Parts: sequence; C-alpha cells; structure tokens
Amino acid sequence: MSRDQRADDPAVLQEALGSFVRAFGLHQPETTPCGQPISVSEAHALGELAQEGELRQVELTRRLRLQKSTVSRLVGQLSHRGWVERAPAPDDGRGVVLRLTASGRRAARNLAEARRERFSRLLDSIPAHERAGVLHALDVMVEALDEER
Amino acid sequence: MSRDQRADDPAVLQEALGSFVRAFGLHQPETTPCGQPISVSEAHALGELAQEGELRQVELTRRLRLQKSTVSRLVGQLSHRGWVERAPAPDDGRGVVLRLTASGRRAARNLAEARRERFSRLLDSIPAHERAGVLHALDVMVEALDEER
DNA sequence: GGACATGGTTCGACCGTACAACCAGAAGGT
DNA sequence: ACCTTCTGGTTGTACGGTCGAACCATGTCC
Repeated sequence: MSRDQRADDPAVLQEALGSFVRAFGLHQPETTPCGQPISVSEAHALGELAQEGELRQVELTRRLRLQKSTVSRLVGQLSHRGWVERAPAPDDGRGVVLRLTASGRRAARNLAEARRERFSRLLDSIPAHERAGVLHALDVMVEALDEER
Repeated sequence: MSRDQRADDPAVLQEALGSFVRAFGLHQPETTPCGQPISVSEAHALGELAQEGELRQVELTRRLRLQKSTVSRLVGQLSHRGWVERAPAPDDGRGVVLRLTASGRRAARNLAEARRERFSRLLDSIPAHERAGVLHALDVMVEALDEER
C-alpha cells in the first residue's frame, strides 16, 4: 500500500491515535502525566490562568471543554488550595473572574517546571529531525478538531 | 524565535499536546469519542481482541497499560455483555485466554465502522497534504513514549 | 414587563481506575 | 520433595472526575 493510500485510510489514523493515547497514559485523568499530585484538568486550568492572568469562568469552561458544573467544582478545589481567587465580574453581574494568587502562581511555575522536565525527556526521545514535524502535526490536528464541530 | 528553536522547547510541545488532548475530548473516558455507548478502554480491548483473535488476559493488561484488577473487571463487563469468552490457558494453569464471541465480533465490526465514520470526518478536516505527516508524527511519538520508559 | 438565554452553584449518580489483600499455579533453588 | 518467590487473576474498597438536572440570579430581546 502506498503512503498516500495509507494516509487516506481512517483506520490507520484511528490505530495511530489509539496507540498514542494509551502510550501517553491518558487513562486515569486524576494523575497528571508529569507525576504531580494534581489532576489533568486542574493542571490545564492552572496553565490557562497563568498564561492569561485573568479569566472569566465561562471562558475557562469553554477552553477546558467541560461542563460548567464541573468547572465550578474544579475552581472550588483550586480556591480551597489557595491557588485562585474568585471576584465578581465588573461588566456582568452573573460572571466570575478568576485570578491566580501568589501561591497559585508559584504552583503554576512548579507545575510548568515538572512538565518541562517530563516533556524534555519525551522530546529527547524524538529524533531531532522529527521534532518540528511532530509539533506541526499536533497543531494541524487541533485545527481539524476545531473545524469539525 | 526560529522554527528549530521552537521545536526544541518542551513548553511548546506541552502546549500543543495539551490543546490536542482537550480538543479530542479525552476527558470522560466512559464515552468513546465516536459516540458509541462503550468506554474507551472497552473499545480498545475489543479492538485488540478483534485483531488478535485470541489474547492472554495478562497480555491485554500490558497493551492497555492498566492494572490487572482493572482489566479483570473490564473483561468481566465484556463477558457479561456476551462479547468475550474466558477459557483456561492450555499451557499455564493460572492464565486466562480471551476470545470474542460471534456477537462480540459483530460489536467490534460496528465499533470499527463508527470509528471509521468519526475518523473519516476528522481526516477530511486535515488538509490532504498534511495527512501523511500527521500519521507519521503519531508513530514517532508512540515510539518516543515507548523508548522513554 | 414578560419570555428566554446565559453564567454559576449544588446535588445526585455513574463509572473507570488504583491499591491492597488474597488465592492458585509456576519456577527455581537446596 | 520442599520451601520460597514470582506471576496471573479476582475481589473488596476507596477515590475522584464528569455529567445531567434543578435551581437562582442576572442579562437580553421583543
């Protein structure tokens, strides 16, 4: 089978993606692949907040692709750890604005460091000449997934 | 920042991978991304069995990268649905050999079809000239993940 | 002002996973 | 033969993330 034929076969994509998902340990979402005592969703939330500075909760919900109820509880946990603060949104009486506390920023930095460690190892295992291609491919897939819906 | 520098930065890989994971809906492992009423792990198990014909339970555990207790229950569910049969291993008094029933093979076919549907759409959203690259990238990552441990 | 949509919270339930304890069979040494 | 250790499976227990529905408050549109 030629390379182009393979590339047009959904089953091949499925197989490739399936293997990847399992290899990366995306079962057990309650432990981050980086070995940190924090759930995958919490880690994502922390990352988004660290990057954005401030975020409306509804926006976080959208980015995390979770239900609002789930995010509410998630934010509650982060707040309980003293990592995020909730403030009423200035322009919308219903909304909540989220912001990292100082300790939250510290946690985010630690997490980023651990992640860096983890992904450094992964990146090291990818042949140098493949790296750019892999990153590009991930972008392409995210775009495709966004477009699809 | 040049492309090669980006390619060597773990944070970039992290970001790309993170987005992808969320975009693909890898939260809620109890529903397969294909919209079938079956968990991701069950789907994987079904796929492995359909492909191999027969499989030792311990081997399935290895491939799914789960705990043996989890797999034991998983197999129990599949058996309860009438999709797999357990038989004592001929060469090892402890072992269990798994095999799909007729109805299990049918379920696997249906699942594969639904998956095909789903991935066809995804594939359609990926520009044709990117497809081979994406598939290759996934292979590369799985290899890297395997090597790493 | 009334109907409907939107952002958040709380409650209840579901389900997949891990860990530990346990059992039975295999393997290897003395 | 026997004892120890290892390995494949099962069961009990607990944890935790996610969802859906019900509910409230606020915003929006006619």
